[in-house]
Amino acid sequence: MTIASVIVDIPASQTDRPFDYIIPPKFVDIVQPGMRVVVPFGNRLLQGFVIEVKETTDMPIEQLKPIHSLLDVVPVLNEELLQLGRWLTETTLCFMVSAFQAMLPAAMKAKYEKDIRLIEQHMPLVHENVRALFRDRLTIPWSEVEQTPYVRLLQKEIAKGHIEVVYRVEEKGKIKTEKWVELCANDEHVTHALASLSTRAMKQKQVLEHLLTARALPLKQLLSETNSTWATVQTLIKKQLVAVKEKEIYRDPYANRSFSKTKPFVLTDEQHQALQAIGQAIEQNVHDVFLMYGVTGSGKTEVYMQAIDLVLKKGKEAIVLVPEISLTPQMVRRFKERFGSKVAVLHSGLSLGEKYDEWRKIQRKEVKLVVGARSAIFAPFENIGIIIIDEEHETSYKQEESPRYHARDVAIFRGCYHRCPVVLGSATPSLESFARAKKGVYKQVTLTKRMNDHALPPVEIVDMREELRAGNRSMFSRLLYEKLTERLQKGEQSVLFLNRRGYSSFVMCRDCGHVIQCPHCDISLTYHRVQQQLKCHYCGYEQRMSAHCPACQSEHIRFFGTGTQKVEEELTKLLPHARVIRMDVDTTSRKGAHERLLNEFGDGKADILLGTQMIAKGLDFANVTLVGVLAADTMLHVPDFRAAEKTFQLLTQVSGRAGRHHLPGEVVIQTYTPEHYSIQLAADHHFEAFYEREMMNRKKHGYPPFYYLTLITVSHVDALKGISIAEKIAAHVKKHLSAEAVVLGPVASPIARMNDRYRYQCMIKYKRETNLTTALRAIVEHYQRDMARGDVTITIDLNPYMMM
DNA sequence: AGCACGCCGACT
DNA sequence: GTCGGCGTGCTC
Repeated sequence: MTIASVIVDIPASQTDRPFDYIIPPKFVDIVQPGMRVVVPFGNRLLQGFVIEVKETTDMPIEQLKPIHSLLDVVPVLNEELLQLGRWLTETTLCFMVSAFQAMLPAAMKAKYEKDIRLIEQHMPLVHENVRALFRDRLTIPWSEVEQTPYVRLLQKEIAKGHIEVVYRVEEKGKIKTEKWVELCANDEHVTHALASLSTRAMKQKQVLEHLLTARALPLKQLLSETNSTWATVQTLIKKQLVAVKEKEIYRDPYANRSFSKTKPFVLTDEQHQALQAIGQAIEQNVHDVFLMYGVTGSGKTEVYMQAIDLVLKKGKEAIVLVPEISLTPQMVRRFKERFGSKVAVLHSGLSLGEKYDEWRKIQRKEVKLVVGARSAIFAPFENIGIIIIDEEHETSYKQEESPRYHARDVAIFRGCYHRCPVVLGSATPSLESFARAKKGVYKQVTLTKRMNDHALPPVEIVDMREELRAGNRSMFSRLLYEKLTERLQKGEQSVLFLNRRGYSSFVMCRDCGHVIQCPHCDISLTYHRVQQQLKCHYCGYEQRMSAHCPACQSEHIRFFGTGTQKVEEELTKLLPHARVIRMDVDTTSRKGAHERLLNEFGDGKADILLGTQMIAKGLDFANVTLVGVLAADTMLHVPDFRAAEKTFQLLTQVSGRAGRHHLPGEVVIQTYTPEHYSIQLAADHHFEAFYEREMMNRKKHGYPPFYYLTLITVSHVDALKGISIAEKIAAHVKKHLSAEAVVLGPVASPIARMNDRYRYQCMIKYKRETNLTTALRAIVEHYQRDMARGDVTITIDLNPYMMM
């Protein structure tokens, strides 16, 4: 008897274990670990992952059910990915299904449907309303039934056995197909048929002649080229001369784009040395982590590409991760131009189906290289020669839902498995990585020179408090205004950066100081000018902007803060002739809008590019000579121990946008805290000084990289119950950890209420705790029931990046 | 996650 | 007496 161990698609701790199924004879020899199957579970059908095929089981064999059907012919998870899944489960405390699903495109996730079917011989027995509902059909989708008042009634009929419930398991995404027409008779036969065609059958003749030269054609193309219709083809099918076949096709978002091939550039000495170090690891098949620390504009991408070349020459594959936000068309183009059709691209801008298609290209070995955001780290390659993580310090590499993995950790797991190098590149490495490089855990390669040999742009810090004192109440300092005007005169371009996070426009009453808050979350609402609405960025709550203060009825109610819209307005007042392109969530939400706006800017159709986070990276325009940061310190005041690090990284990143080519650039940073070291040192382009300074802080306060952190967040509709559970959890954790571990809290979360739920958190600081995961698992299991009921949610984040 | 099973209150 | 509430346990 062959038996399959299956992980079923229910993310709950009770079902987070293998269930055994009999492999029916027709599937024996086909079923392999890593395949998706449909299995009966209780009285319904579920998707599951086969993790093992075996001959024995601990269960009484008669209690095993057979596998219902197969979803794959070839495993979707290979041996390595199955191992990686187990590792993810252990290191992030997630459920096994969640780990497996995270490694696959969303299109492959199961969709569960339920139909009810009237059993024909019981037709006369059922209630007349039910019969009316069915009318001339035998099955009805349950979704339709739910809309009727007959749910009760139908349930009774189901109980009586007059109606049965049929479960269906489907996939979210579909494989796209195209109809192709081909000749199915031999040429002689066709020629013969052609000759005997009626003289009136002109269309048939044309189609056949066309096919004799082309052999096979997409139906659409054939019809248009011969100006015939589907009827003609149908006649030919009846005559058994042609056949129509469904052919799988890919949805290609870059279909009507051509990329001219580029050749590798000549490397600088530094780049050459970096490539040599990495190349040696590639040649010798050894796993090493390289930290490529290179100033902005030092040509890290060129080194990546030449290293990838080495890997491809060995017949191996490569993964390149870039932060979602910098996965711009510019970046993609560079890779497409160098590697042509060998590249698959994976990013959030693609549709479900497009991502699925890119994934299948990888699985079928039709591409050798994938460039993508975080989840591309799970690309199902089997012979990886290098993994590159660009902008390694970016926090978007950490997934904020379960499985809460960090792509860097996954990369290192896969690098070990494939015995290949992992390259972490950044101009501002994370403290964690830089510390490891200093300790020699990672190998450091350094690029100190910019490719164009220009020095980094000079940075001027403007104290906005001074501006205020001098009577300038606008959000543009006199210096920035002056420099913007200058660029306009010279016909050069400027980039203005506004950090929207934590500085979105909130609404406050000038008389009583009342700030309009979300009724469900402890957070102020954000003003959206276009729709004249106030929105909550956490729960989606919306309300109309009111004309009076809800607290004191005053009419002096205004929005504060600086959204990009507001900046744009002020900018057009200040510089009426400047052509401005604004890039933020509002203007780039439509597909392709991002690229269109950038192209316009690149073509010189605007003088100023104004934007948020999304313009901080990857932009490379020759004519940009001024970068302005409107409010450098907005990030500094968030309750996060990485606030200074993030500020430093962002300022460095943004500054790097200026003077990338022949024209020299300069940077203006506006701030209310000019004395802060992260701003000062970013202006000096002094990463290492920042590193030393920040490490002292981290050491003093017991934060990474000196300590590990785990964050436990408890949320409950009832504040008292929430805190009480959080206290119990803290006590439990304390009891099971060593004396060296520090358990802080519980305290109210920085966002104390979200979606009408009160939130408390506990922070654990530790160096080495062998019992940690066991103790944490016990918590999840203990509260499983309450979590399932939705009373309480407990999230455990090992190595958190979001402290809220 | 669903769903069955089982035990108590309020209705035909 | 039965219908239906939701607490508890199980799903190979």
